[in-house]
Amino acid sequence: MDTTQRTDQQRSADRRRRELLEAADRVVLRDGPQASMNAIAAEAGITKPILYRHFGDKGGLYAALAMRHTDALLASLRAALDAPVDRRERVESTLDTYLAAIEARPQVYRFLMHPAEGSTGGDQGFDVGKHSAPLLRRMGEELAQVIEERVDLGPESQRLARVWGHGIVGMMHAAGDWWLGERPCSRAELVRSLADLLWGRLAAAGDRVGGPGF
Amino acid sequence: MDTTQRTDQQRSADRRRRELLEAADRVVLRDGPQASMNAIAAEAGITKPILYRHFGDKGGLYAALAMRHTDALLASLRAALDAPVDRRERVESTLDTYLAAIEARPQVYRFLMHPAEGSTGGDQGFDVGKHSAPLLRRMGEELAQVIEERVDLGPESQRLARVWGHGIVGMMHAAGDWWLGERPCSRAELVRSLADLLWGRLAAAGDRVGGPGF
DNA sequence: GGTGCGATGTTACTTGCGGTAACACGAGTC
DNA sequence: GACTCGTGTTACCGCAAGTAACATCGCACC
Repeated sequence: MDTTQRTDQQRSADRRRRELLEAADRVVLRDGPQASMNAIAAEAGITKPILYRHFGDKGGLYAALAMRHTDALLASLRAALDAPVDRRERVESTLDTYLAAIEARPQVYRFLMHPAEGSTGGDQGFDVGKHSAPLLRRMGEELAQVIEERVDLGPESQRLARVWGHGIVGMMHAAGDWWLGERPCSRAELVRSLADLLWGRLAAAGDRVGGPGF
Repeated sequence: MDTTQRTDQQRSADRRRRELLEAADRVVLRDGPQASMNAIAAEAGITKPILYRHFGDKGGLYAALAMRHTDALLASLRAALDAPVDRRERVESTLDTYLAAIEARPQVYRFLMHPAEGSTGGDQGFDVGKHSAPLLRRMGEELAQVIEERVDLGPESQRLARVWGHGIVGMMHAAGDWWLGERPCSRAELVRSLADLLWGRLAAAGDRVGGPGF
């Protein structure tokens, strides 16, 4: 029948696509975000045009690849955010989940943060703003939603939740990136310090004696 | 004399370098971070090899370019951080300074955040971690220093200050990036919301009634 | 005053990557 | 057996980074 044919084909195409993505994954894991299409094709045992038929262009492949990892990471984060414990503990466990992930697979992490920068032509549209990685945006939105659902923030609740969602994600990201590069302390210490920051310890701390001006 | 000769030459070279950087600046402002070396050379009225003699490679040029803007922005931020007002106001004014800067020159901002990603060969060292823009790192360190100087954080003061420096900068950056893309509210509202977050309002807020689980 | 020399500039090239056109083959269909 | 469609290939284009080799001007030095 026509329908069964088509489903068979689709299934086959999907399987192929998954295989290609896994090959691409291996290459990106090895070569970093600058893995070339040639290298990926070679790893998959085929040649470039097939990749282009499946994913359109490099951006498409990278987007598909990023989606997989982003989904996986977001699922872990959602689990941490849904744990039935108090807020502080939930925040700490979410931070820790994220940091553990980037610690375990730094190459993947780097790829997710700098997806498709280089290459020729392409985005002459110059999308100012929203230049940051899709992962950050998605995490920000996700967190915003959780905050808005769970925390009572009064009339401006929606705006506050979104600002905070993106802000907290950015804090986590930047601190994590810095920490991954310098390793100045243990993961647990980092988590506690960030949670302390979110818990207002900056506002609560006193001025240093002999500080300039006040 | 030998010395005066050399200084003359150096001066001339420095002037030339500055001219080249200004040309590069114009092109980057027009074409975004993907400005080609050819385009920059053309804008400066010369040809590629001269650029390479002055800056080594594309990364060198971009680094020099980024340094100028980074220095300028950091100077503004330092001024805001040094204002003789109370802490909350200082935090808000620093946030506002940063956001005003990225709002005024989004292309420059984008360039600073995504400096030299693409291109061929190069960093096979795969510097995991420290992949983020130098601007973010410098701002983080700067803020860390200010915090450590001014705020009394007890025994772990140094570590806390650095974590917070990078974390706050990341929060500012991510929120700013998102805000620049979506413009969901005024700058002043964003500033207030972020300051509220830093002032512990997340910890202080109550649970939403009927929330899932608790 | 010719002469070497270093800075400044050019043209023309190589290499490597993203992306595509054109061709080749194998399996099902009428 | 011809047709077509999915899958694959080779060979190419365009373009950008980076470089080699050559041209020119100013200028100290003998």
